[in-house]
Amino acid sequence: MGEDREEGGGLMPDSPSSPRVRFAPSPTGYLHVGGARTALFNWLFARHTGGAFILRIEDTDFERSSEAMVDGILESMRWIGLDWDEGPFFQSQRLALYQATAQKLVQSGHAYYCFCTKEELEARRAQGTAAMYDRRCRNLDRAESEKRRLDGKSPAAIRFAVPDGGSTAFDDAVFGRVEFANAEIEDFVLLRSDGIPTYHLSVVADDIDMRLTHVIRGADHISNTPKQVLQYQALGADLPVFAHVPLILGPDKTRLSKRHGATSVIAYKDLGIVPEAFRNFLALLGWSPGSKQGSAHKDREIFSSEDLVQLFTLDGISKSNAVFDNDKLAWFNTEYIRAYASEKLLPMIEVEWKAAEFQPTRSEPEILATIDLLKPRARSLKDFATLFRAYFSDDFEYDAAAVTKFLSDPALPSLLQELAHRYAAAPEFTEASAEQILRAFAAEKNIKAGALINGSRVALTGQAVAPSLFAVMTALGKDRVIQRLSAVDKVPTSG
RNA sequence: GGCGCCAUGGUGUAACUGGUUAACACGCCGCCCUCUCAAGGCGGAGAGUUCGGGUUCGAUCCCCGAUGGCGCUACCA
Repeated sequence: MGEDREEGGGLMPDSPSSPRVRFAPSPTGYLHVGGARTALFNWLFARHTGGAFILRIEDTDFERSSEAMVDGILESMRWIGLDWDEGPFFQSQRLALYQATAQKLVQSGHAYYCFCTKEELEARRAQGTAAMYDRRCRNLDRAESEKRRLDGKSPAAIRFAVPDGGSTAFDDAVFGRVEFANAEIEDFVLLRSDGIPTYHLSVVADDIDMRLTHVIRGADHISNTPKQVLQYQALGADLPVFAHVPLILGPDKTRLSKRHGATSVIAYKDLGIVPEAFRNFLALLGWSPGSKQGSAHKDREIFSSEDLVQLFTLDGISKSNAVFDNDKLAWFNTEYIRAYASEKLLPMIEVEWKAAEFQPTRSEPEILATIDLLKPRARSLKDFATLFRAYFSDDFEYDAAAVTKFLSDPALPSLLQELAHRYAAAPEFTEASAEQILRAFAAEKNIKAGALINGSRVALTGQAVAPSLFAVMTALGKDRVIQRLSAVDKVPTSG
């Protein structure tokens, strides 16, 4: 049956027993979907358990990190609705901690100074078959080492002294017990010769300092984990629970990259994806509520943020990599757009309008009603600024293919203009009356109502695809319908 | 190459500690509806669980091996 869930709110936010997790992106690029999913899982875990979610920026690679990327990452996180309880902390401002930690390790004999230069190491690697560091500086005697360090001629890095024999293991919450022979682990660099820590040192120093209880991160870190475990042991610190999350791959099952199209979170925002759809989709990539709670959630796919928080547990995380499927994301998007109230959709649509430099000329009640009419067939928020422009202003274009398909009959324009006169003369203009007038007109002229309907649709909306014509007519309003039908002869025909 | 991890239809997942006609969703195909396109309703194709050995009365599930994929293999994170 698995372990019981904590009752929500049962723990004080910062009680000693409450979990502490973190998301630790490196600002060397935009937040990509894999990172977003890792952040999401950490956040869900924290919210589910009543723990703390900490944001830490790992910017110790000064060449590749930038402030703009930090802003982008924060923006992306806010977009998918992830808030953090502590931070953001910047590793670039915590250098003293790492240096002190490295010193501590040297003093306790778990680390040593290394005077080999990067160039020397590369040269040795190039010629030898042994890829690992040969430990030559580990064997320097203490006095010699001190002397070389103090003369300052050869800047020294600090390396971890990996134990000679035995193995290092940890119990992963997702993968179970994972074990590595120490002989396979290199004497890795903790502190670079310029005093900047490597990732291996800074994660451990920070994770201990920030009292993290769980480390939830990508499975690409499994191989790094023994290096970290060794440091915890050398430092006499308790191990956090490691939970490695399988990777997200592109459709060709290789690691997701630019080749696969959009890879940054913001790119999906720009594609007109609504954040909740994206979050829902991401949550189900590598995790599922399973059926351990009976069958209640087994066949469900749509989960609100609250649902996810309530349902999320580490044992729902799967072990195998997942392929990112744009079609499924698109489906989530349509589901969410359809389900949203138009009042909720409007601000998101306004963003699209602004980006497209489009100005609606309708009143707000009209706009809201029209959104309700259109949202069942929207695939993206973008549609409101492209396909659906004709509903919100006269600033739209006629789709050439639609014109060719439904408006190419030379008899049509004059018929539609005549129809416009009928509407103008009619005492009322409702969905029912509009339909009745059109059908009567078609019967009178002995033509198919469908021809008139399809032609009208293109004349009114510029598109071949739209909701039911008479709903469109009432949404547009009598005046606009008459005006556009009357102007049908001015619709540009292609060729 | 070495080390580690993973393996259920095209995709994401489900299948309580071995016993199911292997389920759901996306996608795909067809039909219905119909004024277009979606949606919706109905139906369908698609995996005998990568392959081969075991263990067992019985294996998607346990063990071994093979194959494939992915990850790590930096004074990047």
